[in-house]
Amino acid sequence: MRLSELFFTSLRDDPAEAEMPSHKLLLRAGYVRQLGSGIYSLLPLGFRVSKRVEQVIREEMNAIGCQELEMPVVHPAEVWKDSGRYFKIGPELVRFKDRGERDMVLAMTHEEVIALLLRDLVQSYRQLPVQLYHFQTKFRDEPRSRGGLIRVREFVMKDAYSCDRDEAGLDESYRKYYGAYEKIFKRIGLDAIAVGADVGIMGGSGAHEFMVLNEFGEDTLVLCDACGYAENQQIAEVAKPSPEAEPALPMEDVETPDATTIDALATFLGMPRSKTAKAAFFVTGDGRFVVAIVRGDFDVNETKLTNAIKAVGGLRPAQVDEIKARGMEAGYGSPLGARDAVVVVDELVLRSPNLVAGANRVGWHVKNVNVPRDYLPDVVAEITSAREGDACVRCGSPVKLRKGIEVGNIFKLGTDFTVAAGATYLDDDGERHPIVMGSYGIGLGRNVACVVEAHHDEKGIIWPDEVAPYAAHLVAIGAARDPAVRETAERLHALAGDAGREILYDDRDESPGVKFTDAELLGMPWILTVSPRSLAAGGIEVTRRETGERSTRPIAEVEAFLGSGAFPA
RNA sequence: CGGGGCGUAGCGCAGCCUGGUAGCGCGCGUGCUUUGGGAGCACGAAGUCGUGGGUUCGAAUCCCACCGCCCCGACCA
Repeated sequence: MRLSELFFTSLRDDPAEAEMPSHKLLLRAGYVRQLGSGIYSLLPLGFRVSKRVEQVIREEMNAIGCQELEMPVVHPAEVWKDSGRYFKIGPELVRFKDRGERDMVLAMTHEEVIALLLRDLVQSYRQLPVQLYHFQTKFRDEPRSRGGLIRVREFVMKDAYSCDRDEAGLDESYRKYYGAYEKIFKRIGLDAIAVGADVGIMGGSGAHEFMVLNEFGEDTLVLCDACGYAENQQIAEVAKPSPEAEPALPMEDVETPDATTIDALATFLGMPRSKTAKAAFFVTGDGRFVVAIVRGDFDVNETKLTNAIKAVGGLRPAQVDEIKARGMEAGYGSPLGARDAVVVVDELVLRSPNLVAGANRVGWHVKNVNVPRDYLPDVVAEITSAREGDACVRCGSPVKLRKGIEVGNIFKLGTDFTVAAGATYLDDDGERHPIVMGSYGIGLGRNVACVVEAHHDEKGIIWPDEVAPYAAHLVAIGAARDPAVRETAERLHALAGDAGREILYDDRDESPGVKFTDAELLGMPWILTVSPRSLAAGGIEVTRRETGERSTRPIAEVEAFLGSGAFPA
């Protein structure tokens, strides 16, 4: 591909809207262009990278016996109504009517369609297990897109579905995908770690998220270097401290002006935060009011809280007037005197004597509150988030917290979708059973961005060989005044094309500085420089982008490389 | 949706406070020179100042409304 003909332009300055290195570089190097919030075009270079990532995924899916198909982007809403998701999912599911006033949706994933296909096509246990996948555009009207390609609204995802006779079969399938994912991420140059994850609203019996560590990550991971424990903070558990036993003292009001936060309260009273109780107020999707109590030195974990009370439709923070209406006071809140509220208390609070809690009066707290002596919890559960340095539940070593980006997930779905769709099979004993499903997703664009996050320097992108849009970037210097340079460059370019290994060829009439700078920005793994100087030195200057190692190789060697793809050691 | 910021040429920005004929750098076009690290000179093209309304003799500038984008929080590949 001649750079003079490539539909691309490089930018000298960082676009103002970009924060993450991958976003800046993909924009500057002409790989992507933004159309709207969370909506991007992949330009020819970006499209080639995406296709290469796709091909790696395809190969590894095929290798575990997964069959590629393609399912529609637009679904009749009935499909989603029948599974119940039409009603469970909020505005991120785009709904519209077609010309016949029929309700339609833009697909976010394809569990429903798979279940319907299974219903129609699978009758017997002999047809199971089966693995299916496709690459398809998803649209999710996210509340907020961010980070360039990291969180977008429209994106191509590889989603795969395992279909098994029973849980044991699902476990077996799940292991295959787990292994395939490890290979995929390794091949495209990502250090992904699998962490245990929340199973979310669809239920299911287990899930892992494959995460790459990144400071811009949206998830927090709880990691233990000592034993390898790795979980999403949403579900991670730690060994909580054991409070010293104290006799329960009588409650006592204490005036605490302006102590609306735990920090202010602890400072004002001159006691550790661990001697206080924190109240957080939520409303569930179906309208229940929830007050969650944790010790002041911990934070409420909304995922755990959601699961503890099986909150339908999730949780949202409560409004001040909603809190007041239940007899409580924001900033000075506690279940003391609360009404019409589901009281959820962290188990550690139950073990911690004589805590300071809100008096539900502005400017006042109550000392020596003991549960359940002073108020009765509706639910006692473990509802706090793991903290940096807390003791690993498995080995007791201090855990660390890291930010991560989810590059893929695997999920034991179970039978919810197949039961809803009536997708059953007849077993060898003549019994009818629902098919057991798993789902396995990888977002293409996000992975491309994560590869850039992991492989770049101050000059630009450094593509791993496996996903580079072109294997090499051929730079001709001084071609205008030295016919030998032009001829050599043209010949190498043509030769690569003939061998089916197209390379990027900078044939532009630009200064050497511009060409080198662009070559480094665009990030092909090999940079081949042809110039009067290199020819005089006996050939082509070959630079490995990743290391900057540079050597002059005989032309024949470069020709061999363009044919085979690998330089002799 | 709450909070913060921003919308002026392809990109980065100034101008706005204190209204008076829209500017800078890069990029782009043409010509000449230059050619191993973002070249020089000359000439040139390019902007509904996000949109609509209002105030005013006059609005990029002041006021109102709306739209869009980015960042921080509630969601997920």
